[in-house]
Amino acid sequence: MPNAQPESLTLDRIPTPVGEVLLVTDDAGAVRALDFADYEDRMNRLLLRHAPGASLTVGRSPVPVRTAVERYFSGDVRALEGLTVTTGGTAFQRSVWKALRDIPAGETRSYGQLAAAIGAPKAVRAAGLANGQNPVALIVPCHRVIGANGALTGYAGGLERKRWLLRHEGAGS
Amino acid sequence: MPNAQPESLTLDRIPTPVGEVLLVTDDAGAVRALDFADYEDRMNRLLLRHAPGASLTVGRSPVPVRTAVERYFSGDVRALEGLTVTTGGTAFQRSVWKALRDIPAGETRSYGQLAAAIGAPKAVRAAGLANGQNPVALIVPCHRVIGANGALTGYAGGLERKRWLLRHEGAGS
DNA sequence: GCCGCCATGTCCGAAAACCGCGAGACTTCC
DNA sequence: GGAAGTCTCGCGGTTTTCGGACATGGCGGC
Repeated sequence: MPNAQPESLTLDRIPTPVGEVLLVTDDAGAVRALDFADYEDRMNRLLLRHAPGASLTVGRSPVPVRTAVERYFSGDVRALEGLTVTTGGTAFQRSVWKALRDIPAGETRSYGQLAAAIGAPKAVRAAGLANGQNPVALIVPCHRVIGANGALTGYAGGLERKRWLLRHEGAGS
Repeated sequence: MPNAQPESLTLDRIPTPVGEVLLVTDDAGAVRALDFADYEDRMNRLLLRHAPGASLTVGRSPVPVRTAVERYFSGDVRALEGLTVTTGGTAFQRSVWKALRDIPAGETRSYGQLAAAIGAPKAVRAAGLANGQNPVALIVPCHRVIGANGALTGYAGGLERKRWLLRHEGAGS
């Protein structure tokens, strides 16, 4: 795999009310990954899959990105909407993640609605799976998807955090 | 697979007595692939595997490389020895390809001897397979490997060419 | 001599398992 | 009756696993 330029990514850490957050950005200023510190292994695995051969170096994320995250936790729950994210993944996964960004803060969708939104109303379960493999938590708001009956059903960062985030955004849980 | 820098390769074509030859080089002047024009599909597949995301642009190979190939076909059968090649592949494959370059023009080895040369005397068949997956024909002289009983047994460019090349190099068939 | 068997690394296709679901049938318990 | 819980099954993309095929050659048996 002699890929000449290994592509260097920057890893930053940001304290939040729900624990430390890991933030990975590339040279173009796009977010490549975001996860909670206690799931660092998982994040590294996803990164390895989507950006093979990339090198992580600890450093400071671009200011606009950092402050957006901080503002989100300070109460400006729409602060993340303008950020650009770059992901790998299959066409299906990307369409799911794209659809996620259309869910406004404070609202939720069921997995079925999510599947319908991408034009595959029957791929409910697959949508759930893709949802769980989202490498960029928070910014791609996978936490806004819940069961058809209102149950939270699952979250890569732990259900506690999912509950906290939804409440923080003012979702009528 | 958002690998920022796609890495651009150059594809050239050179006429030879055994048909047109495709020659792929990188910006560093190293040979990345060499194959016969009628097996272009195969070459592209190998390239895709070993250099994912690389972009091929038609152009002129560096002069030293081009002339080396031309001189080889003009009779200077050792003209290719000095060229540098860059390949992907597994450790095993690379060790096989490296060993191939130690076989002088005009000589041949059996698959068993090849396997022994890389320290895996029992991996005879595996060595044969690796041999067949060599992305850089001619320069990495996979055509100099024949059956223990002298049979040519196989060549990615067709047995006819293998026979021609060995005779051209003066191997005592 | 001919036949069959085995070792060895890698790729490829097929098949199966896995799930952050959801609808519908059934049961339970007021 | 009916609300709420439980069970079963089908859905569809992705990942993992598995089994073959191969540019061979040495050995044992007949």
